[in-house]
Amino acid sequence: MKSSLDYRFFENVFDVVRQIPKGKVTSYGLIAAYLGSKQSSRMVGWAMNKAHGVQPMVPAHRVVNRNGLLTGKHHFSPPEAMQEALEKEGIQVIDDKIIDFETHLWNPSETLL
DNA sequence: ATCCTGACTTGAC
DNA sequence: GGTCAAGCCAGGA
Repeated sequence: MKSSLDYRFFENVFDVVRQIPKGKVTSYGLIAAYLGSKQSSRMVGWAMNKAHGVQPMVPAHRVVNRNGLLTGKHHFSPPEAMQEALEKEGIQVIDDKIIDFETHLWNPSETLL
């Protein structure tokens, strides 16, 4: 039986992502940095992969890479859903990239501390 | 136990 | 300023 402690990494990631305010976005690196290892940004994205079908639903569409590019949109179903969700929250997305990314950027290290 | 993969990031050329 | 390669942690085969 895998306890929460065994998946604390994923739970941490999910928890942070779920705390992302509507209309805001963040990057894998920031989440990873908040967890303690900015180098493990890959783990964050990988956790998102497992977040597919997890409840409560994880707003993975609010998580993009540090360039504000919707790198993970291809993992959505359909991929366009990610961009639509962002636009629905008031975020402009052109060519799979977020406009004014820094403006919508939400830093967990500064908000959650 | 070993090797490979993965929704990233940063540094170097 | 764009492209290539290396680093990183954790899980699956």
